[in-house]
Amino acid sequence: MGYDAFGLPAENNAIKTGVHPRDATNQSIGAFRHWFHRWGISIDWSREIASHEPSYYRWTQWIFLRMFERGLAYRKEAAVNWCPNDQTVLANEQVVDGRCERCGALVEVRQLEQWFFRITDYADRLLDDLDRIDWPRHVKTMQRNWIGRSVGAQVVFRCEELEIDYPVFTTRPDTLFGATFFVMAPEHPDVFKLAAGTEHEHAVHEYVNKALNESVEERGAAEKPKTGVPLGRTVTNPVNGEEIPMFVADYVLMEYGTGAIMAVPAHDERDFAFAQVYRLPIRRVVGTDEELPYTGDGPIVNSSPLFDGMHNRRAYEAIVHWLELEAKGRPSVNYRLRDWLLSRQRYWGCPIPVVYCERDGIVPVPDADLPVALPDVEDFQPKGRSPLAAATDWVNTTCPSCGGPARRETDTMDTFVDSSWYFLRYCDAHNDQAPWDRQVLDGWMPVDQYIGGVEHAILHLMYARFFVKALADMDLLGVQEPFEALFTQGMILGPDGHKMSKSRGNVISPAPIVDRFGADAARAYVLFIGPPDQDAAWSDTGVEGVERFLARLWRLGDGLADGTEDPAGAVPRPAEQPPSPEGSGLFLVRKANWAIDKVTRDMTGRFAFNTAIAAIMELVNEVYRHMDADLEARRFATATAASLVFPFAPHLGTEVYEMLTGERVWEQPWPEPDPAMLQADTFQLVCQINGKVRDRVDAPTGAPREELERLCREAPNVRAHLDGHEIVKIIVVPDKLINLVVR
RNA sequence: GCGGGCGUGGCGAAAUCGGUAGACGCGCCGGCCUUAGGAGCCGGUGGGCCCAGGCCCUUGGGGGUUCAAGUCCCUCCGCCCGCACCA
Repeated sequence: MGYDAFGLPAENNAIKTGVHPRDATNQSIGAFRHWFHRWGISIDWSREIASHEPSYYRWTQWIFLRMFERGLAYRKEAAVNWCPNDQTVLANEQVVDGRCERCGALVEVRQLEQWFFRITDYADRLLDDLDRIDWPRHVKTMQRNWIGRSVGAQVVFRCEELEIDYPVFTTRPDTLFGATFFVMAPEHPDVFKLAAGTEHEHAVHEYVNKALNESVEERGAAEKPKTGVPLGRTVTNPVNGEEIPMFVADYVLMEYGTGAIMAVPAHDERDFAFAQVYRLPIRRVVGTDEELPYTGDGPIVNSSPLFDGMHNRRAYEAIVHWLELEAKGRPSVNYRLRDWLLSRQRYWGCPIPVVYCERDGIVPVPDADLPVALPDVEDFQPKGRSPLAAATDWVNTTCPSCGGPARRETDTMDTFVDSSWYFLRYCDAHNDQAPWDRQVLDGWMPVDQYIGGVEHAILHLMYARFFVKALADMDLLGVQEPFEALFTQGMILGPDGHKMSKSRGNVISPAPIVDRFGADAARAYVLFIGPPDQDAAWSDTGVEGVERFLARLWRLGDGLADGTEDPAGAVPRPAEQPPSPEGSGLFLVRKANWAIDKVTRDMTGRFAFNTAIAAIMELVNEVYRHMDADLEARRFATATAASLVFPFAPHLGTEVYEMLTGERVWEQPWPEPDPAMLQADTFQLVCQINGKVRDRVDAPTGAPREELERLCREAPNVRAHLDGHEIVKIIVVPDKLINLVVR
């Protein structure tokens, strides 16, 4: 068990109530412990950890320093996402539709110096290794889209007037001859320099200022009409020497590629839209008479005698090769993924272990001085800088390098840093010499089966993969992937089918549920409600049904144990397969063995807990329907149901099992089916004519084809349907069905 | 727009490899037990015919492959999720 304890919820609560986040967090942890115990959730408490404790975040800081040493943690000024409500910067991954993932406020863009993790160095490995892990396809797809690898070429366009080269990235070098203008992002550092002294200087300033003040949401709207202004300069198209006009336009993004593009309006929808607004020339270079813009394949036209007539896919290769020879371009790969912005201007997080020295600049805190403890402050209110800045005694320190005066970093880390390595700490939770012992880690890692909500698909699950790869490169661990297999479970929704929330008033809280139905019924119901990868609405009548089932099982056990059903029941005896059951008893023993097999396969193979529980219900129902069966068979079937139900309803499973057998179910091995009891000596032969079921007859298991045919032809309803028809073909599925094809 | 997923009774769902559609549970109907039943036990329950033996229809719509399709293929419709001016 572990608690991802740092973060905004505890801090915002502190701002509202004045309770220190540490106190509120520890209280919450106490409540979690209490409820885990009441629900009977059985886990290894000896490895309990919490990310807000110095014994944990000391090692978060230690890992940060290892990243820093290798240049994987660095500081840079960049256009970053700023949440005006939470008063902190956010990672790209935490901005959803232009809004703060946490509070929903419109995110602004600010130019700030911040700490980043160089996750982009790992883009290819994060992409490629997805093929090696057993994860749901949709999660892999989401990660692939997020990384957004594009293969293309970098091509240099030169502005002769200012003698500056502008490389651009394109995925379509085959359309280079169709470039009729050139566009730069408003954030491009050269925009003002280019416009200076031209007639457009004023307009460019106005346009750029307006663009920079737009929110992320406004700027990103896909259906927004294209806008831009000319820069009054030209660049030379390297493939044909043409001078094409330069523009600044907000549909070009500074963060992707080089912040400048070659525009090919005939073969790109965005460039086409822009060219229409500004009446710019549109020149087809691919295809024959398809409507423009045309983004498909076809022969190259209007380009150069070297390439005209060539299929554009081949021309792509040829043109890139030509660019390389001429030193005007080269193959290039671009990613949508950005570096992970990890600093936050908030209090309740892991302090970043560096100091700023006037003489030595950024100086890491030595390992021996870790942890850099989070100091207490009075005021948690965010003011655009970390509340830690107010702790002047803590901020002012000495430089570990020169001993001179220095200031501590006051930003804290994104909580996703804390959670990117907790599974490693579980392996060696109390190690106070190192984050973990490599030998111990090698024994446990990787995680065989990870379970979580799909909301982590690109946040936690990408960050944790990055951490493991970076740590593997430092030889600190021996695996490339943290989570071998992933299962994304659904959510229990409120009774109205909506996500539980206080504002909707549809929250089902655990206390009254456990009081009313018991922890066992509540747990078993949550698993019985449907497939675990699906969301499901809570229903009181549903849980009553499961409660009824558990009570039925309990009464069976009780009756057999107290002597009302079984006079010898007062003496518990181990659950054993009865040696030679007959009649109803044989039926029950077979049913019990069937249930063992079914439950085992459903649970382990595919997490189908709903059908596993249904199988135990069937077994219990059959015992009730066969009270005439001999006692041994009923005892065995009931004890088997108790041990199978134990993972879902541990308290009741334990009790029923112990009443009958005198043994503790968790000390017994998981039951195994007797293979001889998994198959009956007869089966119901399904008799089809032309694929329609016409009759069912009992047939001996393993009977030869000829005998099944005979039995089928003799079945009364089959005979009726065969009358006057000729059998042209007979399909036999052994021990299952027979299909007579007739004319 | 691109990518992924889903669509089965009144409801939650099952059908695991192309082989009996609707297991199990909820709800509903009936019976037993009971002073009583909001307890328990037993039975019924997709729709429509019916000579009571059966027959026809049915897995979002349409088409196809096959002896056989909820399952495979094509197509259309609807819903959900992710990404989205990424050059």
